[in-house]
Amino acid sequence: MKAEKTEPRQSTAQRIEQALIEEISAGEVSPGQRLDEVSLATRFGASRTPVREALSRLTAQGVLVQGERRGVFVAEYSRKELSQIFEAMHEIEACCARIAAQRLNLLSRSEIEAAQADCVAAAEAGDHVGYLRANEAFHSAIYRATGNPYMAEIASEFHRRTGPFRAKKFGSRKDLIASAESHQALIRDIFSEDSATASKGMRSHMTASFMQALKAN
Amino acid sequence: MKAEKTEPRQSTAQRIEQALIEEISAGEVSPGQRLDEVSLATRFGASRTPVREALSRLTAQGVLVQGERRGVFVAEYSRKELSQIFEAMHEIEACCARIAAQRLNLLSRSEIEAAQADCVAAAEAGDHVGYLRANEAFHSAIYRATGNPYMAEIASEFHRRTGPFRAKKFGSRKDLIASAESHQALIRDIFSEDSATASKGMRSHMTASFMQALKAN
DNA sequence: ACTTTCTAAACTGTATACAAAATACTTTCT
DNA sequence: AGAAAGTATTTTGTATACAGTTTAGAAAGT
Repeated sequence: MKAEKTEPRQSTAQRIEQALIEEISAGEVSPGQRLDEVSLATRFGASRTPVREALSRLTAQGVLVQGERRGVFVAEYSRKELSQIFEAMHEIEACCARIAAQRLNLLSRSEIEAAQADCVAAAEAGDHVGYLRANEAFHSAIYRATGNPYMAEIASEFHRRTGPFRAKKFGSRKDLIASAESHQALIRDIFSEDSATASKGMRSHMTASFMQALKAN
Repeated sequence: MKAEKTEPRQSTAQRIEQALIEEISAGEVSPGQRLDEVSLATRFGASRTPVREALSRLTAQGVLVQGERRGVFVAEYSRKELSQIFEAMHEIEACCARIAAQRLNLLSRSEIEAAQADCVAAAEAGDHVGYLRANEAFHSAIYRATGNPYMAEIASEFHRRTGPFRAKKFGSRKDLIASAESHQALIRDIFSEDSATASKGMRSHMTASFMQALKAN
C-alpha cells in the first residue's frame, strides 16, 4: 500500500472535540450535565480557547446544546423528543439499508462482515466499550455501502447523537450478545440485495433498538 | 399573543455566521473561494476571534470545508459529488413529504399556502433575492409540517448546503415563475394526504430541480 | 421568617500578542 | 536556465487579559 500524504497534526481543539464526542456517545456524561470550559481546559492541559472551539463545534453539530443564557449541556430529551429523533433516524437508516442493498460489492460485503465479526468478538468477551465501538463500526460499514458519503454522514450523525441513549441498553454481556445476533438478521436482509427487504429489515432493527433504549432509560 | 422571553443578544460570532450562511446559500460566494479570517474581521469590524468561531462552526456543519493544511473554502463539488448530495437530499425530502402528508393540520396547511403566496409574489416581481428567501421558507414550511424537528433540521441543512448550486437556476424572472408554478403541483400532492403521492411528487420536484441546477452550473 | 437589595464570584465573548507552520518570493549555486 | 537554499510574509492555533453579563450568596429591611 502506498503511503498516504502526511496528515496534518491534529490541533488541540480537534483532539478535545474527538474526546468529547466519544465520551458523550458512550453515555459517560449524563444528559443535562453542564460542560464547564474552565475545568475542561484544566483537564486537557490547554487554555479556554481550544475548549471553546470544540464546544462550539459540538453545538453546531447538535451533539451539545447551548443554554438559554449560558452554559453548554449534553442534550437532554423528553420521551417525545427522543421518539422524534428515533423516528428521523429510523427513516435515514431505512434509506441507507435500501440503497446499500442496491449497491453491494465485494468490498462493502467484506467490511460489513468484518465489522460484525468484531461485534461478535466484543460481545462474547463482555467488553462494553469495545462493543460500542464495534457496533458503531458495523453501522458505519452499512452507511459506507450506500456509496454516498452524504447519506453516510447524516446517518452517522444520528447514530452519534443517539449514542448516549442506546448505550444504556447494553447493560450485560447477554444484552451485547443479543444485539450482535440481531445484526445477523439485518445482514441477511441487506445481503438479499432486495431494496424492500433491506428497508423492512432495518425498520424492524430500529424499532427493536428504540424499544430497548426506552426500557433502559 | 403573549410576549416571548427576552431573547439573548446575538453575539458577534453568531451574527457573522448568519451573514455568511445567507451569502453562501445565495451563491454570492463562488465554490472553491477561500474565506480569509483577516479580511472578514475587517469587514465585520471585529477581531479574528469571532470570525474564527463562525468559520469553525460552518465547517462543523459542512457548509464550508477546511483546506488540507490551511484555509477555509466554500465547498466545491464535482458533478459526481453534487449528484450524491442531491441524491441524499432527494431521499430526505421524499421522507419529509411523505410524513408531512400524513400529519397535515390547519396550521401547517396555512403556513405552506402562505409561503407559496410569498413565492408567487417574489417571482412575479422578478425579485431574485426575495425569491430565494421565499423558496427557503416554502420548503421550511413543508419540513415543519412533518411535526418532527429533527427531520426538519436535516432537510434544512441539505437545503442550505445546496443553496449555491440551486440559486444558479433562477437566472430570470421566467425561471422564478416556473419554479413557483412547480410548487403548486407539489402542494397538491402533499395536500392529497396520501403518502405515496406526496413522496412521488417530491421526487419529481427534486429530480427537476437537480436537472435544472446541472444545466445552470 | 421571608423578601429585597447589594456585592462578589463565575461565566461569556472578544481583542490582542505570541509562536509555530506554511507559503511565497528572492538570492545563490550549478 | 533551472534547482536549491535562504528570507520574508502570511496563516493558523493558542494563551492571556479585559470588560460585560449573569448568577449566587450575603446583608439589610419588613
